[in-house]
Amino acid sequence: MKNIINKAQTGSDLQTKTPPISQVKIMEALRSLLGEKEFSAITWSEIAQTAGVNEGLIYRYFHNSRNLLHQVLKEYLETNVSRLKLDLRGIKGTMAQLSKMIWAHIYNLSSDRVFAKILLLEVRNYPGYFKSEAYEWVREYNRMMEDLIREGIENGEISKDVSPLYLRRAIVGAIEHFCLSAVIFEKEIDPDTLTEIVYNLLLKPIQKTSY
Amino acid sequence: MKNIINKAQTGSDLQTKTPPISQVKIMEALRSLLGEKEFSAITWSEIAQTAGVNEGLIYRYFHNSRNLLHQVLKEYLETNVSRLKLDLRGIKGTMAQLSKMIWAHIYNLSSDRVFAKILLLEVRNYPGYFKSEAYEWVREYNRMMEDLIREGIENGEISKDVSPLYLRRAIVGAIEHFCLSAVIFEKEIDPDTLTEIVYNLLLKPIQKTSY
Amino acid sequence: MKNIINKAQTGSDLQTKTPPISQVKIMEALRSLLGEKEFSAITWSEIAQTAGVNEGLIYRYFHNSRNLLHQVLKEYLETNVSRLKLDLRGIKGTMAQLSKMIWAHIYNLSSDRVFAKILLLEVRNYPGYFKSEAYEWVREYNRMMEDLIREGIENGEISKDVSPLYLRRAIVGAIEHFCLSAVIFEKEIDPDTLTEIVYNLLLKPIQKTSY
Amino acid sequence: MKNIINKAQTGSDLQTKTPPISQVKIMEALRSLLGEKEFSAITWSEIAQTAGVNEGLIYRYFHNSRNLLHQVLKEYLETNVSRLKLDLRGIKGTMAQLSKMIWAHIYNLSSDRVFAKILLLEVRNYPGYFKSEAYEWVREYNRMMEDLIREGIENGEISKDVSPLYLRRAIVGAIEHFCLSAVIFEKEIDPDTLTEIVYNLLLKPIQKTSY
DNA sequence: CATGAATGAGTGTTCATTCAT
DNA sequence: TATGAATGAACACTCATTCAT
Repeated sequence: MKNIINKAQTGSDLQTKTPPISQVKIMEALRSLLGEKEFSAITWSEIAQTAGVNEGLIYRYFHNSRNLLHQVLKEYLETNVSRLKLDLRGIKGTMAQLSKMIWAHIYNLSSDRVFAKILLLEVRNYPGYFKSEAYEWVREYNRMMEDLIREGIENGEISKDVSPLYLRRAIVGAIEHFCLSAVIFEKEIDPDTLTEIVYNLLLKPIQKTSY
Repeated sequence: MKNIINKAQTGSDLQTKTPPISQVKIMEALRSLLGEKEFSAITWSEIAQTAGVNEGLIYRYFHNSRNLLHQVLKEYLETNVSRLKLDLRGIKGTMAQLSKMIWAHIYNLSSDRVFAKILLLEVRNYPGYFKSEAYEWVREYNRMMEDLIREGIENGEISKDVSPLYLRRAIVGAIEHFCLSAVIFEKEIDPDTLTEIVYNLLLKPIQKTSY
Repeated sequence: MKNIINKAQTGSDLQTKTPPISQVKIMEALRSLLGEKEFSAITWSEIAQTAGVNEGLIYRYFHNSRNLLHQVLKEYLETNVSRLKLDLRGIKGTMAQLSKMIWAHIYNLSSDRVFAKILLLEVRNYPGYFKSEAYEWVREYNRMMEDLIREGIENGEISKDVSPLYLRRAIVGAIEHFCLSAVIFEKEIDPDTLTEIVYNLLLKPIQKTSY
Repeated sequence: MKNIINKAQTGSDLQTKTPPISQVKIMEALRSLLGEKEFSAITWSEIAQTAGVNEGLIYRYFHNSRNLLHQVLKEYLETNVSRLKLDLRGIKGTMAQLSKMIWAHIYNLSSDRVFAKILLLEVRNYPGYFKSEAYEWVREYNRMMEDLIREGIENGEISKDVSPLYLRRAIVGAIEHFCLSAVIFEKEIDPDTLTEIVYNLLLKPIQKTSY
C-alpha cells in the first residue's frame, strides 16, 4: 500500500526491483526546486514539469506533497547518518567521537543550505513529520549521541553528574541555533570554529580529566 | 493570558491616537483562532467572522496576514520583555539575573503554547519576520542577555574566556530545543527543573567562583 | 454562519434583507440544468456559467454542491407543502382530505419530472439529505398525513385497527413506486386514475362505513 | 452471505467455459468493498487492490464500473429469485404463496443491507440498469407475483376487481418504502411483523373469503 | 491472460483581493 | 470608517483509461 521507493540499500542481493525512473525523477525535481524557493511555494505542476512526468503520477507515488518532501529528506538523512556511523569507526576516545559528531552535524547544515532550511524550518510544523521515516533517522542520530555520552560516563571520560538526554539536547540545540541564524541571514559557517565553540561550552566542562 | 491587547487606551500621556476598535477586535480574533488551529490554516474570512468585522477591512489594516501575525506577536513580546526588564531590577548578582532570564524565557514558552508554537515554528521561515517590530523585541531580549554576560565578565563573576554572543546563543538554543520538543509532543515543561538543567550545563562551568 | 438564502416568506414584515441576486441566479441555474442532465453530472463550472456568476461565489453561498441541491429542493417542497396545506382547508371529511393529499402528491410528481427524479432517485443515497431543511418538509408532509389518519380514527371514519404510521408508509410507498417507474420509463401519469387506484387498494378497505 | 459467486464451476452441464479466476476475484472484491462504502466512492484501483489483480484487467473485463456492479447484482438476484421459486413449491393456496413471496422479499432486504442499499438507492438512477440482466431478475420476480395474483383471481381466492399489475406495485412499493427507511436510518427490520402489516393492509381486504 | 507504468483532462474547492456604496 | 458582493486565478488531488511488455 505505502509506496516502495527503494529498499535497494538494505535489500538482499536478489531482485530488489529498481524503482521506476519517474519516481527518482520526481524526487530529483523536488530537490532541485527546493534550491530555488520555499517548499510551500512549490506546486505539483512545477514538480511534474521539472521532472518531465505527469502530475497524476506524483500523486500515485507520493500521496501528498509532504510525503514527497519527507521521502526526499529521508534519503538525505539516511545517507548522512550512515556515513557518519562509518566515519566514527576507528576514532579513539568518546570525547573525540562526540566532537566528530558535532563537526559532522555542523558541516552538513553548513554545506547544504537547502536541506538545512528544510530540517530547521520547514518540516517541524507539520506533525506528520515526526511519524515519518525521515524523522526516524534524526532519532537515530540522537540515539547515537546519547549512547556515546553514556559510554563516556561508563569509561570515566565524562562526569557522572551529566544527563545524557539533556546534554545531547543542549548540544543539538546550540548547534541548530547557531546554524539557523546563519541559514536565515545567509552567513557563512565555519564548522571548525563552531565545533570548538560548542566543545568549549558544553563538553570541556564535563570532562572528568579536567578536574 | 488575555493580557496586553492595546495599551493605547490605558496608555499614559493620552493622545496616542487610539486605534479603531475594529483593529483591536481583529487582533483579538487572530489570537483566539491561533488557539484552535495553525496559523497557516487560518483564513481572512475566519478572522473577519470571529472579529465580527468585514473581510475587506482586515485587508485594509494589515496588508497581508503575516503582517497581522507579526503585529500580534509584537504585542506579546513587548509585554513579556518589558515585564522581564522590570522583574530583573533589584536582583543581586549577574548570575542570579541570568538565571532569572532563563527561567522567564522557559516559563513564557511553557505557559503559552500558542505563542511558543508561533515563535519556534511558524514565523521563522518567513523572511519578513526578521524585519518586523516583533523580531526587534527578540533582539532586545538577546541584547539584554549578552549585556548581562558582559557585565558578569567585567565584575569578575564570569570567566573571561567566554564569548557573550556564543554563550547567549548556546543558552537560547538549548532552551528553545528543550521547549520545542515539549511543544511538539505536547508534554509538560517544568520551568524550575529546566532552568536548573540549563544552569548546570551552561552557567555553572563558567563561574569564576567555581575555580 | 450557515447561509441565509431567504426567510422572506416566513419573515415578519420588516426588512427581511433580500438575498443577493446572484444567489437566486445560481439556484435558478441549477434548476434549469437539472432539466438537462443528472445532478451528479453537473459541474460547478456549468452552474457558474449558466448563472453568469463566478465559480467561487457558488462555494461562498452553498458550501458544497449537495447543499445547493437541497436548498433548491427545499424551496420546491416548501412551496408545494404550503400550498397543499391551504388547499386542504375547507375540504369536508377525513377521507376526502386524504384523497386530496394523495392526488396532490401524485400530481406534483407527475407534473415536474425533474424534481420527481431528484426526490425519488438523487437525494436519498446521500445521508446529509435527511438532515437538510428540504427533508424537513417531507417529514411535515408525512406528519400531516398521519395526523389526518389519526383524526379519521377518532371521528370514526377509519377503522381503529389501522396504524397511522404504517398506513401512511404504505400509501406513500405505493405512490412513489407507481410514479418512479413512470419517471424512469418516461411514461405519462394520470393523477386521477392513480389516485383512485391507491384509494381503492388502501383507503376503501379501512373505511368504517364499508362494514 | 458469502453465497453465490459463480455457479459456472459448480454448474451442471459443464463446459460453461469457466470464467477466469480473476473475473471472480474482481467481483468478490467489489462485493466486499460495497460493505465498506458507497458504490460511487469505490474506484477501479481500490477494486484492483482488493482483488489483487491489475487495474487494467478490470477494465478489460467490465468496460465500465456500472457494468461490474450489474454483474454482481445479477448473481445476487438470480440466486435469490431462483431459491424463492423453489421455496414456493409445495405451498398450498395462492394467498399463502403471496405471503411467502412478501416475506422472502423483506427478509432479503433486511438481511443483506449492502444489496438492499444498492437495489433501493444506487442502481435506479442509472438508465443502463433497466437494460441489464440484473433487472431481468427483478422483472421475473414481479411477473411471478402478478401471475400468482392472477391465479388467485381465477381460483376464486382473490376478488375479481383487483388489478394484478397495480396490486403488485402497491405491495412492492410498500415493502420497499418500509425497508428503505430502515436501511437509511440503520434500523432493524422484523420480516414477520412487516409481512403481517403488508398482509393486513393489502391482501386481507381483497380476499374473497372475507366477504 | 496479465501487469506496471504512465497519462490527460477534469473536479471541487480555496482565498486573497477589489470595489461600489 | 466600514460593508456586502463579487471575482480570478490557482491548487491539490482524482481517476478512468491506455499501452508496451
